[in-house]
Amino acid sequence: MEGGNEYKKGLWTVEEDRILTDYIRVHGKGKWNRVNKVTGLKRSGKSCRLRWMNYLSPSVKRSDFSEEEDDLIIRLHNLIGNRWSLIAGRVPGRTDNQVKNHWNSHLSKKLGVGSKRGKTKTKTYSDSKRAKNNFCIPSSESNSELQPLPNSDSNSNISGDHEAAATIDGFDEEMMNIQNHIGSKSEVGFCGMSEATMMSNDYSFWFHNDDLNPYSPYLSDPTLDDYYPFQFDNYL
DNA sequence: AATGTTCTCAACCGCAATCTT
DNA sequence: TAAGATTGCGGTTGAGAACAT
Repeated sequence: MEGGNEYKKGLWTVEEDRILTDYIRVHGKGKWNRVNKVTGLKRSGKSCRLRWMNYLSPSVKRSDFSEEEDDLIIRLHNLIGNRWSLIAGRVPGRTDNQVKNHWNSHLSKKLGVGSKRGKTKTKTYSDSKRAKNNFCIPSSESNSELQPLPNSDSNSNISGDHEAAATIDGFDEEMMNIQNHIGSKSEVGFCGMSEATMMSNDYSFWFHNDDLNPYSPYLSDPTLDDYYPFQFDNYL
């Protein structure tokens, strides 16, 4: 039970981060609502989970987004829209929140998609703000927990070679080609997925990196590539 | 230098799905 | 099976740094 005003809100301090990190080191992830009971931390379980998942976890990449990442996000967004968690699952080391923020503050403008919150201004964000205010900066930039997408997986046709992938400019045309190609499969929807599957939470189709996929173990379950290896990842 | 504006990002909120008892 | 607890998601907000005047 998470009562109303017994929990602190707002930015996390270095000390709070340390407490949460220590807790997870001992007890592991999950059971977020136990954190405040065990540690006395005045944060809700929800807040603890968010802090860990989006910031403290060593698998979270803190560096600026690369051109390749931008490209990947744009393609995925074209495919599936604002499914930030799904998109993040395809961008190693990035969280749904990061992807969402990056899209809203950079990519949507880059693509000329209207933003409801003002005009473009290029700025590289640093941790200076947090440092200045004694809020936490991750102790490590390490991504040691990260594993690359299994591009070399023989079952997968994911192309790590972006040269082989579609260009952004040609995306629409190529999407038409895909849809024309699979259109003859009248019983299936986009990318060979049934409407039911697309609208369901069976996300196993979308992931390869099991570390980033809380829903399904790709090693044992079929992936999208197993069904339509050429129709999806060639365009990522 | 002071003040106002813009922008980015972390964090919150509400809701739905899933899990546990 | 039902009800409560927990988790996860996408939309949104607000603090404060960066920039403009």
